[in-house]
Formats: sequence, structure tokens, C-alpha cells
Amino acid sequence: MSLKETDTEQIILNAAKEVFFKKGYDGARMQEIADEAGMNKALLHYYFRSKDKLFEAIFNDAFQRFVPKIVEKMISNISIEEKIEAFVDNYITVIMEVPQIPIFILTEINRNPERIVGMMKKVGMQPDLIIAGIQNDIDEGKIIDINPRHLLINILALCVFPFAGKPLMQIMLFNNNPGSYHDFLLERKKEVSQFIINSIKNK
Amino acid sequence: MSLKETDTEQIILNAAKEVFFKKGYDGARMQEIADEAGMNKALLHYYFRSKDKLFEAIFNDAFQRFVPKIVEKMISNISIEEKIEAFVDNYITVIMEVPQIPIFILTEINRNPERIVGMMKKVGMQPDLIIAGIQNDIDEGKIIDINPRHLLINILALCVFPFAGKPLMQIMLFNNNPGSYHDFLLERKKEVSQFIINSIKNK
DNA sequence: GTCTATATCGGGATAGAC
DNA sequence: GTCTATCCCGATATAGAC
Repeated sequence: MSLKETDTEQIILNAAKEVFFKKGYDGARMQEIADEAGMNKALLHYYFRSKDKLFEAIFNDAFQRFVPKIVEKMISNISIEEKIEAFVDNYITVIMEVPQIPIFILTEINRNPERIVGMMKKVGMQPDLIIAGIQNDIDEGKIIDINPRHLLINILALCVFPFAGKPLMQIMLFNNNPGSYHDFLLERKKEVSQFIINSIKNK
Repeated sequence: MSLKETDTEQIILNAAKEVFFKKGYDGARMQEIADEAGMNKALLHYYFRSKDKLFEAIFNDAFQRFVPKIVEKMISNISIEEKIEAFVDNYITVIMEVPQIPIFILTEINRNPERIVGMMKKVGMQPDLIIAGIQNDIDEGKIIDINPRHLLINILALCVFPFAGKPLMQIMLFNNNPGSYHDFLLERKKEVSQFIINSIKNK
């Protein structure tokens, strides 16, 4: 939980992250994590008691490292266009470093929604504030009249989906060329915010 | 594979669908499927030899029943606005009947991409044709200049995401009220196509 | 074709030596 | 703190009676 902890503990966490991200909770094997970490299963239990506890450590860490980074831009004082640009750019940048996060979190959302909701509250996620902010911009005529919930989900959808469906998209649309897909994701930073702003700006 | 088959076989398939959709391959248990079907595990193996084969049956069925319904609208002769409206409406309508499908397929995309690609080919999915069609509309000035791949993925994203993230959204944005979320999804049929068309139409 | 009983194995977890 | 050996349960799969 603190900064340093043991070296071994960190090695385990890194290995566990690798495996849990790729296989999900049910698909992951303690043996595989041990192999990845270059040690034996017993040590994993020595440090984390159970698979469940180890998973929780990974999940909490990923979540707390991830969500705040993304949300911070949602509540600053800049204009809504800038807000959207900053959010999308930020979001895609952060996920590109660990592209398995979206499917990992989506899976968890469906496997164990309560845990996610708990984490959301814990990191101070306040969707109502975001909704209210959007509504405010609508009332002031800065953007067209739209249900703020739709807009919020649209923004998230456009950011998340290309990562969640990456293996398929990369094959079907980019001849399975990772470089091309990488470039495509980079392009989306501008493309997505442009797409959104196009749609909601008042003319 | 054919229309009727045994009654028992159908019962098993229905039960398996239920469980696999909810838990995914790794999370599903043969015992649970047997319970759901009101019989014992041995019978499942009698009819489908292995968990893997049973899963494959479910997956192929879901996929073949699902994708063609959705894609058909993508290649007709109507205008691009109508095409988008028809596609989005159709897509959301179809998924609302089996809302677990998106996360189920997304999980499989990440667990076993090759299988999905194979299925895509098998049902005659031709993304290149769709891309070309979009490009054509751009060239004719019917919509703004946009990378067709971005547009295609945007459309899919806006349709799929609210289902993949449903448990969380329902709780965080709708006080965990299924009725409200249901209405919200219905609204999206118009909302999403409007959002897209707003963004890409030439002014 | 459907059941009960059982084989077999994999994986999470613990004991105990070092 | 790290290892090997082992326990033990749960899950897939099969044998065999009916």
C-alpha cells in the first residue's frame, strides 16, 4: 500500500497485473503469475493470502491510478470545447500506455458491479457534477440542447471502444498491423473531440 | 445445426447461452448449465462432448443470428443519413433483446480474436465494402471529409458501449433503476443517429 | 436417452524444511 | 523470505446401470 514495500511484492504485483489484464480474473492462474514473476505459487500466497486479495490489490491500484487522471479535466474552468479536447486527449494518452485496461474494467463491471461502484465513490467520482456542468453549458446556450447523460456516455464510448475491441479492429481494418492501429489511435485524439464538438456546437 | 434437433438439445443450448452470456467462458460452470437446464452434467457431455464444443455452438449461433441482422442495413441503396438511422435503430433494437451480447463478444474478441475473425469471414462481413461506401459519399460531397474507419468505429462505439458498461451506468446515472435505463437506451436510437449525422453533414 | 457414481486432473491454498 | 511437497476441493469428463 505504501510507496516502497518489498521488492518481491512489487515484482508480484507487476506480474499479476500482466496476467490479470490479459486473462481476466477467471482466466488467470496463480501458476502463470508465479512463472511471470519468476518464483513459485507459495510466495504469492505468502504475500497476498489469496488470489482474490491479489486481484483486489491490482484492481484498486489500476483504478486509482487511472480514473482520477481522467476525471480531473472534467471539472476545471475552461470552456466546454477545451474541456472535451483535454479530456479526450488525456484519456487516450493514458490508456495507450496500458491498452488492456478498458476491457479489464468492462469485464469487472459486468462480473462485479458493486466493487466498481465502491471504487468510484472512493476516488470521489461524481457523475452528477459532470452532468450538472454540461446542463449549465446547455442553459447558457454554449452547446445544443442534448440530454447530458447521452453526451457523457457518447464521449466515453468514443474513447473506450477502440481499445476494448482492439484485437478485432486491428485485424479487420488494419491488416493486423500494430503500427497502423497505433497511429490510428493517436489520430483519434483530435478526431474524436472534433467529432463531438461538431455535433454539439450551436450554429 | 438444423432447425429442430432434439428438444433436449435445445434446452441445453438455451441454458448454456444463459450461463455463458452472464459468466463468460472461464466463469461458466457445466454444473450451473445443467442446473439451469434441469438435468445433470453427464447429459451435456452426451450431447456436446466438451465444454469447449458447447461454447462453440452457442457462440456460432449467437454470432450468426446477430451480425447479419445488423450489417444488412449497411449496404443498401438508401442515403447515408437513412443508412445510419436504419443501422443504429436496428442495432439497438436487436441488442436490447439480448443485452449481454456486446460484453460477451468483446470478451471473446480479446480472449480469442482468431475465432471472431473466422466468424466474420464466414458470415460474409466485408468492412472494406463499408469503408468504400463511406468514402464514396465523402467524394460526392454528401458528408464532410472524415477517415471512414473513424466514422465506422464511432458508429459502433456509440451503439455498443452503453450495453457493455450497462451495470455501472445504470447504477451511477440512473439510481440503479432498470426501467430508466431501458428508456434511456430506447432514446438512444434517435439520439445516436442524430449525434452522428449532426457531426458529419456538410453545411 | 437419462441417470448415478466415479475417475482424473487442475488449481488454490497450506505445511514445513531451509 | 523462499522453496518443495502436498493437501484438498471443484470442475471436466467418462463408465456403466437403467
